Amino acid sequence: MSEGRQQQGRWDRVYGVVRRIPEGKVATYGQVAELAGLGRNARQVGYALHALRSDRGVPWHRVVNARGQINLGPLGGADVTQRLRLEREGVKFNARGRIDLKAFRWTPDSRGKPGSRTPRGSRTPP
DNA sequence: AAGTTGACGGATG
DNA sequence: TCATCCGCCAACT
Repeated sequence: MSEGRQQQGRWDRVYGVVRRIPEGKVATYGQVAELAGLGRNARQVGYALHALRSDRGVPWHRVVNARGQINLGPLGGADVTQRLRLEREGVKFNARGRIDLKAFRWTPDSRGKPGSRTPRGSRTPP
């Protein structure tokens, strides 16, 4: 398998990563972008999810911004749907509507261990 | 074909 | 904590 590019768009890769997010966990756009191989282009991730327009089996509701907050506009009530789904999966929201990423941030490394998370500021060395 | 946009991240003020 | 600016890159018009 050499060429893995689907003409559907590179976003399909994003969907694949989002699909890996387990229940009760959330991932940030930047995280998904990195896992999808988009680098730090988190914008494309958000745009990709928006392009979904429907679930398509992709738990887009498990993707939140780096602040652990939902960014969707109140229109359409998509943001409410997202929060409802997350709460249903066990994700707790702060009084301000924020998620404690410290406890709910998903790590593909199966690091579901509280207290141990990747320290921020450490970029990928060349 | 070219320009604009955008479910963002991160740094700075 | 919040507000504002810049940057990245593909999709969209």
